[in-house]
Amino acid sequence: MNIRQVAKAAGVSSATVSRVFTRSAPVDPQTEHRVHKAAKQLGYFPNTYARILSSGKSYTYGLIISDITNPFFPDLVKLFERHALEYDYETLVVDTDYDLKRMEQCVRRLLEHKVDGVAIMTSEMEPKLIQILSRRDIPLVFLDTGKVGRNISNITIDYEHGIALAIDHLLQLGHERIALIQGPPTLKSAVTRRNAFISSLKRQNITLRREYIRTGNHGVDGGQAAMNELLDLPSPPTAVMCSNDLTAIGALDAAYTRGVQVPSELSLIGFDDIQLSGLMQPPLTTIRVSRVEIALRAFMALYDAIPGSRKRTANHIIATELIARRSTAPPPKPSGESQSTKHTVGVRSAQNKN
Amino acid sequence: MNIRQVAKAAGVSSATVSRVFTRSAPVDPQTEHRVHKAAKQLGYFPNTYARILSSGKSYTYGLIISDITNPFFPDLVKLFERHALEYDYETLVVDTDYDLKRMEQCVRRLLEHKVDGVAIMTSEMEPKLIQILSRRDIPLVFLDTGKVGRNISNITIDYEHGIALAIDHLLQLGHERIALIQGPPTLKSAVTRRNAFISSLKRQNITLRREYIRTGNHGVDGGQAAMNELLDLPSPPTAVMCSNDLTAIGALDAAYTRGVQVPSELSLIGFDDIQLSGLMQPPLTTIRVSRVEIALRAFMALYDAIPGSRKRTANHIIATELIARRSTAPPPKPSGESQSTKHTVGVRSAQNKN
DNA sequence: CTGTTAGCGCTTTCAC
DNA sequence: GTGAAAGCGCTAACAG
Repeated sequence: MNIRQVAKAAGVSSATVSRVFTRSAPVDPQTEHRVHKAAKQLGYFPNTYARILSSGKSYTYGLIISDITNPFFPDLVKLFERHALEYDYETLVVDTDYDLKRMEQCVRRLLEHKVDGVAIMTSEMEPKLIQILSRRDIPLVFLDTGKVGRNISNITIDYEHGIALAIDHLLQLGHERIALIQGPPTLKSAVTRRNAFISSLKRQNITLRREYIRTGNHGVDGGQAAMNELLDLPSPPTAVMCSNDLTAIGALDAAYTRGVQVPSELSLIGFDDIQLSGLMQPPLTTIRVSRVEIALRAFMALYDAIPGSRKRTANHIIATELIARRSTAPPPKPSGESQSTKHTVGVRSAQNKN
Repeated sequence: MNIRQVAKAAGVSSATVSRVFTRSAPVDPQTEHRVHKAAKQLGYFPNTYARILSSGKSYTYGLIISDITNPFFPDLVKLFERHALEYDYETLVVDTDYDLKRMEQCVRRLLEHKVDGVAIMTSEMEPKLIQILSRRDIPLVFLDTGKVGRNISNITIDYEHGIALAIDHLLQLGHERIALIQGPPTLKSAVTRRNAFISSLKRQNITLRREYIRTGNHGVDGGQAAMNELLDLPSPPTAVMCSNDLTAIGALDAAYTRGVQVPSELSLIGFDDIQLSGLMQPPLTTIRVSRVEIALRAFMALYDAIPGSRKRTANHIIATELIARRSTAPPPKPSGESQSTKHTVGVRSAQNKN
């Protein structure tokens, strides 16, 4: 079943059939109708590959993520694909597995598929590969790691604001011994969060102890390990800000395992607001970064881009918001011993449903 | 950059270059080397679409899932893709969103992409669509919902065994008041589990009360609702078997919300062993069905299939195993009074590490 | 082992 | 508004 058979059946040329299906040129309503009828009758639909081959446009976007198994991504993928489908684009999703070597293969695959644009949603990144893409005038959009330029848009998450929100929340609850489990120092986004944490504390005149900054890996195991280190401290923190939710989940697990009650003895706050977080016991207080927004911006950045141009290239800022659930509460009352605390905040406002 | 330029640069014909890249026919090592050199120098790689168009094979498999956002699937997708990539196949993943109407569009998309085979991993299914696929001699493999036949393989999960394992576990702990939160009665796999539950109990001479069977939706909310119904019963169960892990997570949440301690007052057991389950508090006891195995069998079923033939078509059985974690424990000691008081159990034995 | 050649099914000038 | 015809880049006989 091909375009010519339809053409014959409708008594027109294949060019006309093509025009009908691609809407690339006006066609007489009469003939259009005949074509549609013939097509339906024959059960015809265009061959994607032939179409791509001859048009030179693949109508597909590459979507590079770290790992579909990381709960941050499925949402994003699904949302992105939804937009793409709406505009008749396909999405080719590739996992880097957090590995820059594999990223190279990914880019290669995308190139083979002649993608019309690439959204790079990983937190790690390889400048060399960007060049490869960029040199071919393929529109690019980064999550957080790119610089706006020719063909390149970027989506910036307002980490600073998010972290400030979190710290304020903790401060209002009365915490002073606040620790951080940071992400891998190799990730720009993790460093940004770390810096925001430090400056937030400074701004509020809270002294930050060196030993209160630990390093995780943005995974559950890293959170567990770091939390254990924190709990081993002679004077452990009463609240811990985690670089992402997975880290917080690991921290929660470590606390639980050691019999430390969250939130009555220890407050925990995450970042991202993955679905899972709301299901933990207790549900995690976290900073939400809207995947809905990211997906939309990312798609639109590609769709609006004009290949080989600096026009229509932009930096988009994604807001962050505090989702107060039940993993945060006022710090435990001082037990009379040395570590005296000042604030006494009785109301566990964050425990209210919201 | 195309095959001809490489051919020219290497001083051979395009057919030879093609042979080198597809390994479709032996080529003199000398010339092969020259071709590779030329290709590398020119930065050449084959155009997927041209290749597909002329060969008539797309080297892509369709993978139909319900929802990438359901934690059961990302694993499966990733594993399947890994195998596919290894054999130089692409995977086109499509979500039905549990909707048979959308499934039709999915199949259409797969058809447009001329997939060489389709793995249907959804629990719902639409016979009409199967026909469409099957009539075109596209090899198919189902998870649990198919009948082996021409072009059709099936993967059967040994639910009976899994459920029996779960029930035995509960029985050994001393439970007698065992309830079930079943999945949607429209899903074959849910019904199978329900039946297995009933017959397991019968085999062990445990009386099953009618009100102990509740219906969820294989999602968290359904689990919550059903658990609440169960807890409202005058004589609530001491253990609940859930049709899948998401249901169990909902049940856990409901229990927690109402102050019912798991596992000291209530044992919960899930099904699937999604990653999340190990991270809950307490970590969920569950029946694991190996996604690793499913992905491998599914891919191989397609890869080994001979289009248009009944040969190499098979039913594969996937074993299930009990993963005993900490959401199950002996039932609370009867407190002497009939129904009136809630059980008072001091020791949270299951909280010990194991 | 290698070259020649005819398409794969569609889009896209370029005429009319 | 429509048709003719030239490819898009590759594969697959078929010769040699």
